[in-house]
Order: sequence, then C-alpha cells, then structure tokens
Amino acid sequence: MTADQSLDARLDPVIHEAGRLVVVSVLNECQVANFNFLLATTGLTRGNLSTHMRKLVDAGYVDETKEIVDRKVRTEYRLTKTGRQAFKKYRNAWSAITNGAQRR
Amino acid sequence: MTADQSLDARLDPVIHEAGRLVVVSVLNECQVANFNFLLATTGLTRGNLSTHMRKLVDAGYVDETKEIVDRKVRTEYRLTKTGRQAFKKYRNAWSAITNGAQRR
DNA sequence: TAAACTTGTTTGTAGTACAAACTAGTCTGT
DNA sequence: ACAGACTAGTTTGTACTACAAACAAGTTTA
Repeated sequence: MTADQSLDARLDPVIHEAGRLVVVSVLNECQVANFNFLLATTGLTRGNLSTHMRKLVDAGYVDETKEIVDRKVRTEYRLTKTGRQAFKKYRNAWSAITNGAQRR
Repeated sequence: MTADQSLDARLDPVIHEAGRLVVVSVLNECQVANFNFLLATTGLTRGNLSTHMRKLVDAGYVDETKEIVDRKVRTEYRLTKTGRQAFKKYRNAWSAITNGAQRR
C-alpha cells in the first residue's frame, strides 16, 4: 500500500476509458467484430466509436482491416497480441487496486 | 450483449477515473483516511488529490471532516453510505463489462 | 522576526471525450 | 441517367477534465 504500488498497478489509460473498455472487452470475447457490431454493443455514436477505434489502433492494441463486401467497405477489428496482453495487465491492475491487494 | 446492457452497466465516471478509483478503494478498506495518507497511497500531487477529493465530496460519496491536531488542521475522509453503494455498483458494472457477462 | 515547513486550495494549460457536421460511395425510384 | 435516400464511417468544434505549478494560511524553527 505505497505510492510504489500505484506505479506498478497503474491503469493503462488507453484501455481504462469507459467506451474503449467495452470495445476491448467485446473484442477479447469475439476475436473479430465489425464497426456496426461494435456500434450496437457499445451504444456509442459513430463519430465517437471511430475515434476510439483509432486510438486503439494507434496504440497497437487493435488491428483494423477493411474489406469489400457487396461492393461496400466493411471494417473489421481484432485485438492484437499486444492488445490482449495489455487488457490482461489492465484487469490485474484494476483488481489489485479495488481489492486493496498488497503487492511485493 | 445489447446497447441496453451498456446502459445498465454504465460505469460511474466519478468513480471510474484512475485517481479517484484508488482513493475510493482505499477508503473502502480503511474506513477513514487523512489527506497525507491518501497522498502517499495514491501517488497523486497535492493539488490533484485536493480536486479529486472535492469531486467525491460534491458527489456525496465522501464525507470530509476538518479537525485540529497539534494546532494544525487535519482533514479526514470517509466513504458515505451512498459512496459505498456506488463503489459496489461500479465494481459490478465493471465486472459485467470485462467478463462479457450477459444481463437479463 | 524571518525563513522554512505543513497542509491543503486555486488556477492555467494541455489533453480528451463527445456529438454534430461532413465525406465518399451505394442503392432505389422514376 | 439523375435525384434523393441510405450506408459506413471520418473530421471538427466545443465543453469538460486531469494535471502540476503557483498560491495561501497558518505553524514551527533558528
């Protein structure tokens, strides 16, 4: 229970934001999800989801692929290995904090 | 796994912020904590801790009491009943999201 | 009585989330 | 073939927020 602990257990701000936390949680379950599916599951607006996805892609946590389906673009997202690890680490950090767990 | 779920499980933004989450978690364990103790456990700066505590007090989640100890002011904080409930609700919401749990 | 220390509070700035407005392309009806 | 509606996102402007630096009010020390 020191300042040190909070350094160890610092919550990754890329994941900790509420909208992105939902997205990452969904992707962690689904393996792959397209824009509209995420739109429905998160309840975010399109603009908002778009910028959140960009942030996750920029962080290297999510892979974005655009493909043409029925002449239309379909954007699909999936967690990268880095993203999956970061999510795991985030959950551990969150649990450590909220459980008041002592570390080292 | 609908937009509905995310409404149910919406994360209380007063608690979800990283600094305040640590504070609330500590208060949930400690019953009562003073400013300096929170400063040490959270690793926040004084200014930052001060504004976070104000926000928790304004939300009705934390009770603030000032007392004189050795001629100096000592500020103590403790969770209100509302705050404790809100924390519990927050943890449930977080778990529901990150576990990809289906509700109703 | 001046300088340093304690215990916070206020303030200015930089960053961020948000929805509204926009863009690029597709389909539909006439 | 062309106008209007629809789809699938992206960009933009604003309002909020976290943050540390500067400040304040009092206390202790030299």
